[in-house]
Amino acid sequence: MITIKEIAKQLNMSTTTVSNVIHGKVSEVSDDTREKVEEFLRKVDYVPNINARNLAQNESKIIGFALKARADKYENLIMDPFVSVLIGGVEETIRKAGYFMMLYISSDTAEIMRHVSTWNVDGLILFGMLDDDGIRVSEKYKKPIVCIDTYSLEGLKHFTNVGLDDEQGTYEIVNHLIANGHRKIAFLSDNTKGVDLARLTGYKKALEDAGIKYKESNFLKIRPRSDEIEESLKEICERSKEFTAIVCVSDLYAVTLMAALQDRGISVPDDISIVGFDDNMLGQLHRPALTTVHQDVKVKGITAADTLLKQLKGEKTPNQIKLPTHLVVRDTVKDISR
Amino acid sequence: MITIKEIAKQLNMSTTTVSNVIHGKVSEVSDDTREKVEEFLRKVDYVPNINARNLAQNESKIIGFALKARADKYENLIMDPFVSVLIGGVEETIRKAGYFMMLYISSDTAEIMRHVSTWNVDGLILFGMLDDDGIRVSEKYKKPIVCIDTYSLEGLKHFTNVGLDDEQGTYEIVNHLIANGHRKIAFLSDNTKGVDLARLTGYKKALEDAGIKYKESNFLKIRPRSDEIEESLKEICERSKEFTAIVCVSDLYAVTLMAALQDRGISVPDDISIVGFDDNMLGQLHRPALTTVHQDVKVKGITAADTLLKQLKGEKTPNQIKLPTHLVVRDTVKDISR
DNA sequence: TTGTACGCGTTATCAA
DNA sequence: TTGATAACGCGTACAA
Repeated sequence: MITIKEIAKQLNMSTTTVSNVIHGKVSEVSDDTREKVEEFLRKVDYVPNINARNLAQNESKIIGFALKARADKYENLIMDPFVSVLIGGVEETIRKAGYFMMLYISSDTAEIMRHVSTWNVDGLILFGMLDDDGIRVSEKYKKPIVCIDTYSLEGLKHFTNVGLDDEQGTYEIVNHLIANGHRKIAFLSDNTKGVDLARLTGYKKALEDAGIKYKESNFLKIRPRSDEIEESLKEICERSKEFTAIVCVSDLYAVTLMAALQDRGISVPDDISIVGFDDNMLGQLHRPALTTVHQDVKVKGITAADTLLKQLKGEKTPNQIKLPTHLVVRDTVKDISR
Repeated sequence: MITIKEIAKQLNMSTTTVSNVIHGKVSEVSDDTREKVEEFLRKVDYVPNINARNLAQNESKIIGFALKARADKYENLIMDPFVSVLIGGVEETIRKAGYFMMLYISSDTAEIMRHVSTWNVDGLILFGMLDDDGIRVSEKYKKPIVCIDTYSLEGLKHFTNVGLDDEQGTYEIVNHLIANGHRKIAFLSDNTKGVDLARLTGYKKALEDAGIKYKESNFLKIRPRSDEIEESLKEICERSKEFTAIVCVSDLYAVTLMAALQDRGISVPDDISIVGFDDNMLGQLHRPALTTVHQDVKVKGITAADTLLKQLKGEKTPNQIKLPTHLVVRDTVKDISR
């Protein structure tokens, strides 16, 4: 692991000169010495010591990516293709910009904050934060923050959010169900906060606009903990005959539910129609293929990282970015209008 | 961002004393001053500057996790639940041990090496390296390395490998097919190196032990690039009538293939039996549920990280760890023996 | 028990 | 065009 100092010594010049060549400050150096240094550098393949560089410049070239997992959903989080695609998009963008990604998964906001300030990462991408979590982090941590899928009006004063028009997404797909003659439509989710709330709101709005009354009993709550999910699915399947269609808050749940239904001899879409949200491989590979709301998760990751990089360069960015969704009609909705 | 120097100044003592308290070197400090410092530390919640610490100690507390993706499989890699579960296992273990994970995905070994030596990470976990890739990295990089799923006898002199008894896995599942009366059994994969080769070998061995001759034409090659996969699947589906069963090298391919078959009116398992390898959510959620070889990917990640951590502590570890597999019989194999 | 002073590898300032 | 030298924040050997 050769250092600048050592190179300077062997070449009989000062560290300044070597450093200047390394950083392409050509104007400061004569062609002659420049070539000499460059040749030497190639020979020994010098790698800068990032710690020293960061210490001197008071920056880290690290972007932190913290995923907060609800304790009861950790397993689900990490298995969901959504997450890996998101990581992929973020990582690729960060890497190509010459930054590095430090990944951190935790269900404890305090732990995430400690991690972040230990490494003084240059910027932060947050996923899975609920409302004020993001604010708490941003109050403590004074550098750029981009959140993904966080719903918080108050938060937008503190950080940029990259999200989706979730409400519009479910609004459209519920309208699609209604257009196919459905009126007894349930909504399945494991909570009613953040993204899930927005999707629920879109669902309610579509019902309302069609003159269908929303009842509490339309909400099917699934419990994701691995020791509860079977029981939970059983209850939901038993109640499925109350409805002609179920809107699932994610493709993961939609496919999970379809498997459970099929195991009980309930056929999709003949006995009941199912739709999801995300359009990931789970729904694409399922047969019948899942009718769902498409979102481009990779683009979401790229957008979040890009936005952060812009902020690091001092560019101004909007504090709210909503990516579009669109309906993908496949085979899990039956037309019962005639 | 308060520094030790500043704290010392405000407390009217030396940086050494403050530093000693921080590091719990109690014997060096009087109870009195210790308490004074500790109280002050809590008040200002001091966070050490990692760059300075690393520079001084020549360590980083970072463990690098580099995933190498074949250029034509990048998309597949990042979508495969296998990868996210692996990341989850590694991350959790690293975090709980007080280390940090720097994640790096690339299809270029040279780029990975540059990354690794720039950050002088304390240890390295490598996934997706083919044979001598790992050796090349280890020659350059003198700290502990743990590879995941790398097949290389030569490599084991240089690093620890955490893998699977892949050969045994396919051996068992092919025997299961044979026991169910199958003799015309194809093997589907996109390459014949590393893990895929081992699984292919187990498949061949099972055929051989049953007195079935292996022919080149039994190998179904799938091309994973998104612009080729459809064409590729079409060819495979057309050839499917030559066989009564297809052994897929992964659950991902098994489920992909089943969707393609079903789209062409070919029914699993009635017209053809399909088995996979991995036992991930894709196969579990599919109906009919996939008969496959189980491996515990999270444990794989945990084991890899644990092994590396042990090496960092100077403990001796075996240079080859093979995790067990077992057969999971579900619904995609038809008994045609009678 | 406490403090001084130096080294870690780099960048940046300023003088030669 | 080049070279000393300080500074970044921390850890530590050694002196007081």
